[in-house]
Amino acid sequence: MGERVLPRAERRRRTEGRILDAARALFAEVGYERATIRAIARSAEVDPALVMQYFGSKQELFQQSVRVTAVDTATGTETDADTGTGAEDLVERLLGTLGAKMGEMPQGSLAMMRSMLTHPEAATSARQVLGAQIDRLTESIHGEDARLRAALIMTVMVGVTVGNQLLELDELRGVPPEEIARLLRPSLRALTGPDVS
Amino acid sequence: MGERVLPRAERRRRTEGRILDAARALFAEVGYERATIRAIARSAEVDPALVMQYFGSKQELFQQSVRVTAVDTATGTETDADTGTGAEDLVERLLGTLGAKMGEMPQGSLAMMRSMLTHPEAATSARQVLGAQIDRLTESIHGEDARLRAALIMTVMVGVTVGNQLLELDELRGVPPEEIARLLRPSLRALTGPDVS
DNA sequence: GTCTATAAAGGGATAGAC
DNA sequence: GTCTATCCCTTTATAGAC
Repeated sequence: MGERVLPRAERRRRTEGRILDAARALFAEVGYERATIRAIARSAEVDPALVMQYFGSKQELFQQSVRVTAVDTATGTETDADTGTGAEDLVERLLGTLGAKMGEMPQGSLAMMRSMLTHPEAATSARQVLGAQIDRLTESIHGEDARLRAALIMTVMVGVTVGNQLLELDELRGVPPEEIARLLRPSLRALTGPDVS
Repeated sequence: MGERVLPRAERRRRTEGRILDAARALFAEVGYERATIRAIARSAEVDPALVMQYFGSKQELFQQSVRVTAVDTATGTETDADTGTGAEDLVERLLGTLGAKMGEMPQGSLAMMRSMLTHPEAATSARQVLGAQIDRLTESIHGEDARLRAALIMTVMVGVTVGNQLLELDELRGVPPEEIARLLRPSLRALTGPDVS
């Protein structure tokens, strides 16, 4: 038992990863209620009991599935470095994430959004993520209704993502992300107000 | 049996109405999956079996609950008369429905929207209603991307309604509808493009 | 016509065999 | 540690009593 191709810890880690991937995909596709442990296990090619053994409950599995995404949604794209914090910069970053979203938005985010209207935990998570984004935006918007404007900007983003990724409106299918970003930019700029940087 | 306070047909009609009201309210609150026939019957103070007797299935009950709303959502507010069809007029009408939504948006619409991400039938219904609205808007928008712009306008409206009515974001709670309309107007105008009427 | 009783199905969770 | 078998609950839907 000295040398082993896959140490048990490593093997377990990979199995967990497969389960989480399958869970994210199914949660994102049909939402919390309709995604069953059995179906997730089948998709991950493991035994349903194993899923329970690893994650304890369906609710726990769901939280694990969307957790990682919560943070990287909050940071926008993958680059949360020291880019500018001006309103224009933030708008561009949001439009950028939209671009990323079109192709392959992180499935954890989609899983959370898919269930946010019908699953209380998902709603709480969505409010937290959006709240964090609104906080950021508020700081970079000057003027009277900064926080309200920031909130409206995020609701616009939610609306476009819902229409595009979740409702899959025909009118938005196959439209290049840059095109949507181009049309949306003036609308978001109007909400940030005059940028006095 | 000549004269009766409530003819049986009338009594049945009222009972059906009570059931539909209760169904709309519960569907709007918790979505299709979590709204059970039992809970709806309890709320309407009737026997669960009666609900099945009247509507045949849960799916049928849901469709009946959201049907009426589908049309009056399509017409905007209650006034679908011969008001103008210019882009500006339509934007104002949309902003007006937003105002109405804040206070008491038709519960049938909320029921449909609550479930549109997780219930296939609700999704289909939502796409139809939004598609009809997009058609209207497209006619009044001139220029290259008329249909795409119209679709984005509707997604913005969806986003605001979701954030406000369904997700109930703190930042939007208690904000007067006119205020939201005022801040949103320039964004929507930006999407309609220059109005050459 | 209205309700009681129950059927039928599905899913989350668990105990124990291997 | 992994899987088999099963428990137990909830829900929709139906059949038949009153």
